[in-house]
Amino acid sequence: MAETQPSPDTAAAGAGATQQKAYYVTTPIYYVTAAPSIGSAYTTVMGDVLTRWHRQRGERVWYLTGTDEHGQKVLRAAEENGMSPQAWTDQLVETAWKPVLKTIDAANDQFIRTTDADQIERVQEFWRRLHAAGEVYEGLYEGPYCVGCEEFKLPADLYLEGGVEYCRIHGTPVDHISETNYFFRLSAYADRLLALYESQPTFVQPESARNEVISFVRQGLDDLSISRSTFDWGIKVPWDESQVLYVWIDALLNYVTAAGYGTDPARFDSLWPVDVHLVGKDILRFHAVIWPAMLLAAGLEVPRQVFAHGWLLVGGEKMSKSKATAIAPEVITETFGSDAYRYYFAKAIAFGSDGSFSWEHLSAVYSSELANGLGNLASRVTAMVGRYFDGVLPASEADGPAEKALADSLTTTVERAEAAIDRLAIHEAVTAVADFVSAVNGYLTEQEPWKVAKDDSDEGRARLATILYSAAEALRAIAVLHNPVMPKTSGALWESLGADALGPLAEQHVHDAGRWGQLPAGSTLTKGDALFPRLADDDA
RNA sequence: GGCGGGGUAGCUCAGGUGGUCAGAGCACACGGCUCAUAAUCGUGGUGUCGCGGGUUCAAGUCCCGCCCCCGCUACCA
Repeated sequence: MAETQPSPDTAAAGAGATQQKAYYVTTPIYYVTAAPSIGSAYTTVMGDVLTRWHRQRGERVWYLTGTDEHGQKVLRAAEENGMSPQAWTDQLVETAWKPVLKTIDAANDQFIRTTDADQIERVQEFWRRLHAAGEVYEGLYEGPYCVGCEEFKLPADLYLEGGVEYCRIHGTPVDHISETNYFFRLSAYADRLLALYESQPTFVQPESARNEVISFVRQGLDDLSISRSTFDWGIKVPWDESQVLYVWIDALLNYVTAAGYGTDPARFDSLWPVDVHLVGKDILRFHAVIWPAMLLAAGLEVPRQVFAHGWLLVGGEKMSKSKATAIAPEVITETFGSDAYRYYFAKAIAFGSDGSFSWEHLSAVYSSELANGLGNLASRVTAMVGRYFDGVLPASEADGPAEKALADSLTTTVERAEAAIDRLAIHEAVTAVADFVSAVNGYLTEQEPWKVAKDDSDEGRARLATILYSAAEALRAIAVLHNPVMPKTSGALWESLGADALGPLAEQHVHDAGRWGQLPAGSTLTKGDALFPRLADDDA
C-alpha cells in the first residue's frame, strides 16, 4: 500500500495552482498494542463512507488514517514478545493494521505512522517552538508509583486499605515519587477553549460529547506533563534527550504532519484545518481539549469539528479485548463480504450513539434488506428486461402517475440523504436510500409488469416498457447513492444495468442522482450473479 | 458524591415544547401475487412508555421521590 496516493484532481491541479480546500477527514491514529477489532474498524468505515460520499459530490477529499506506536504499553507488548518495539510495531502494522483497510474496503488517501521519520522530525520541531515560546516549562511530576509495575499509576489502578494505597496488580503499597518532567501550559487555555466551544457550537459533536467536554474544562485545567523519563520508547524531547514525549503529545500532531505542516505549505493550506476528526468517545478529551490547546499555542487553526461516536456493545457491554468480546473484522467479512459489513455498521447503528452488535441482527439485516430487498430487486428487474426485451432496455413511453410518484420519491430520497450527510447522520442517509429500495419493490408489485407482459397490444408493450425502464432507472440511482457505502455491489449493479454509457460510477454526482431519465434506452441489462447470496442455514 | 445520557412492543430503537404519542424496522400471523435470491406487496395483534406520588379537563411527555444501567469526574491509550 502506498503511503500517499495523490488523487487525480490533486495531480490535475498542477504545481503552483491554488487548490480548493479539500474536505479533510481523519480517523484516530490507532494504538497498535494488538490487532484491530470491529471497534477501530467501525471508525474507519464511517469515515470512509463519509469521504466517499463527499468525493461523489465532486469535492476534493483527503482521508487520513494511521497508527500510534509509541508509549509504554507498546514497549511492554514488544518486550513480552521478545522483540524491539520498532520491529514489533512494524510487523503489526504490516500484517494487521494495513491489511484490515483492505478487509473493510477503506479508500484512505494516506496512512501515517507516528514512527515515520517525517512525523518525528515535525513533532520535535513543534515542541521546540513551543518550548522557545515559553509554553513549556520544567516541573515536578508527582504521583503514585508502583515498583513492581515500574510505572506511575492512575487512581483507578489503586485501592485504599488502612489509609494506604495499593497497586491492584501487585497488591503492594505504592510509593509517592516525583520526577522532573516538562509541562505544557494547558491551564492557560481553559478560557480560550470555552470561548471556542461557545463561538463554534459544532466544534464538538454530538451534543452529549460537547457537554462533557465543556463541563470538564469548566472545572479548570492543570498543566499537562508532556514528557516521560522512565522509559525510552518515544520521540526524544528535542532539548533534553534524557526524556521522551508523552505518547499523545506526539500522536496528535500526525494530523498536521500528514497535511504537510512544516514541509509543504501549499499542501497544508489546501488541507488544514481538518473538517472532521472522527474519534471514539474514549479519546474525546485528547482531541477536544488538549489538541486545540496545542494548536492555539502554536498559532495554528483549530479543527472545524471533533465528532465522537459511541461504543459498539456486545451483549449489552462495551466490546473489550480483555473480555474476549472483541471481534476481528475479517471474521465478519468472510461470511458477509465487505459491503454488507459496511452497510450494517453504517445503517444499523446511529452514528454518535452507542450501538448493539449481534450476529443475529447482522444476519437479519443482511437477509431482509440486502438479499431480499436490494439484491432481489436487481434480480427481478434484470430478469424481466431479459425475458421481455431480450436484455435491451426499452424507452419509457407511457409515464403515468406511478412513475411520477417514483421519481418524486427519488428526489426526496436524495434530499434526505444529502441533508443527513451534512449532519454526519450517516445512518439516516443510508436509511433514506434503503427506504427508496422498498419503494421500488412496492412500485413493481403494484404495476405488475408480468401481467402487463401478457398484453401484446402497442399500449401494453409501451406500458411494460415504461414500468421496466422506470425500475431500471431507479436502480441506476440506487447504485449511485449506495456507492459510498457498498462500492463493490454498486459497481456490479452499475455494470449489470449497462450504465457505463453514463461514465464511471464513481463520477456520478450524488446531487444529480435524482435527475430522472438518465439511463439511456438501448442499454444492455444483464442478470449477473446474485448481489447478495442468501445465507446458508448455518450462517444465519 | 457531582455532572451528563438512558430505562417505550419478543429484539433494535423513534417519539418526548402535555391532548390521533402509544410508533418504525425486524420477528410472528393471515391474505394477494408469481417477474424475482421460497423473494415481493398488503393487513394484523402484541406494550401497566423503570417504580411511587403530584400538577392538570388531559402525562411516556411537566414536578417531587425512588430503583436500575452507562459515560465523564485529567495525564492507560
